[in-house]
Amino acid sequence: MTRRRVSNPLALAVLSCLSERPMHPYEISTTLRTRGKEQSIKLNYGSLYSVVESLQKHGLITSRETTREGRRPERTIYEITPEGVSEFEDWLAELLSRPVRDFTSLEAGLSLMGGLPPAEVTRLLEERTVALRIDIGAVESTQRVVADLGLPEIFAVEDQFRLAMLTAELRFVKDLAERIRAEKLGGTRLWRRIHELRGNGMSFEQIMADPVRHLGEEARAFLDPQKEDAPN
Amino acid sequence: MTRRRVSNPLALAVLSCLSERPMHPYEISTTLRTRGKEQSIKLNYGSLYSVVESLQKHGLITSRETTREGRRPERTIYEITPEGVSEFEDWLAELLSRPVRDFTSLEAGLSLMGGLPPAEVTRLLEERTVALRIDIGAVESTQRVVADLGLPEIFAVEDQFRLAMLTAELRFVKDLAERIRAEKLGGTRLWRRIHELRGNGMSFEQIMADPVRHLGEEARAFLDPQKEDAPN
DNA sequence: GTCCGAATACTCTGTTTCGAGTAATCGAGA
DNA sequence: TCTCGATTACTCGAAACAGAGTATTCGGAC
Repeated sequence: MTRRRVSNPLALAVLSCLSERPMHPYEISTTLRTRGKEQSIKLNYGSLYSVVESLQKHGLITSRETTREGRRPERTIYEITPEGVSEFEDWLAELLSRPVRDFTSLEAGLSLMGGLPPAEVTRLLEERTVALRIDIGAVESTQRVVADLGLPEIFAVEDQFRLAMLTAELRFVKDLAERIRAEKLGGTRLWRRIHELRGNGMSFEQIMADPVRHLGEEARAFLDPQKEDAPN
Repeated sequence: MTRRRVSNPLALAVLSCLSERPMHPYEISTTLRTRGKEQSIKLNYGSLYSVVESLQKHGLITSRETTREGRRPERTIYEITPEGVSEFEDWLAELLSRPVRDFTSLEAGLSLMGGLPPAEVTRLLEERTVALRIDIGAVESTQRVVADLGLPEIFAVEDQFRLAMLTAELRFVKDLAERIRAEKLGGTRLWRRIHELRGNGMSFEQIMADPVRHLGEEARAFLDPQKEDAPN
């Protein structure tokens, strides 16, 4: 059992919409879209309909009526139940108050970056800073649009958050690229040397069989405890 | 077709391990675990075995031999293919150089926070700051351990990144809680008023039927363009 | 009037993912 | 020597997800 009966965040968005008024699924999707929530919560049709069904199965929403206009497909209108309301509030409270491990793609990349040579990693990170500046510019301009229209800030807090995160990421990435380039990041020399040797046809296993010989004194950290220790 | 034949980041981690030397799946899992990569890349057995199978199906790895010791289950040892190597390098390069939209849970929460009254949101966010400080302390102490053991920094860049992100999040959350509390966040009064009215039994629809009347002049933004506009 | 593209409102099917379950072996302590 | 919990090494079925596909209708241009 995964803590929540329905765990997809899209379900929370559905509950949020239905706590305003009853709607049919497609209307939920357009509502979320026009409010820009699909920027913050992944929305696709397949998931939407199965999430709605699952919410119904668990008694968090109920179908109120099924109408059809002309020969259009049927629209089933759903409304939230009292249990749905408390699930919504409880879930939202948890999301806001409890940090959880989100696996971001950059973190995955950084944790394996040893697989590429340092010179290439700096180049790639610098490429990233360019893209990040563009993304930041885009978020800033939507912020400006919101301000100009006189819309209250609360409707765009998630963008303010995104902006804060993107800015922090840019700062980190820029700094990291510089540290690698200047060999100020501990272990960079080792890292470069390993890739040079592999480029000359030596295998990782051969290098690690006698690291100090192939990589120099710096590599002594590799054999201290009991031979094998954290390469990548 | 989803860009990559196998899209789970765990597959990248598998390729990373196998580009050092051939291993069997369980060994991959323990390797990733002892190196602390499961902090950055979600690892569970079910996914591991299906990802390995899928990598094999696409020719990125091949099974080299199947051994069995005593009556233990068989162990199939896999090795990476040349196509696997280039997929690994290409994928890693993409991860490092191209920002992608990761949907974080806090962003989802913030985008729907209008569903709870402002006073509660500030309380929850302040609760979060406490938890964040603890998380930050934990990462800092692992960083210190790495430094004390004399291990090169590269083996823990992902933690440095995590630290940067957590710190930025803390700053943002702390500031946001203060802004709401001080009503410096545009729209806070409106937001509180809506929850007061709903607490007195008025429905969201009734409020929105004549927002200016129920909420005051500030609510004029709600009806300007064509009646309906971004509530939550 | 009609043609075409956009919008409406889903449905369907093949993957992926999850995580509990299983079954054997090893090692430390009683 | 026996036992019991940890470790090794996976397997399996149910649930969730993705996103292409379908069928209808609407509105504007020509």
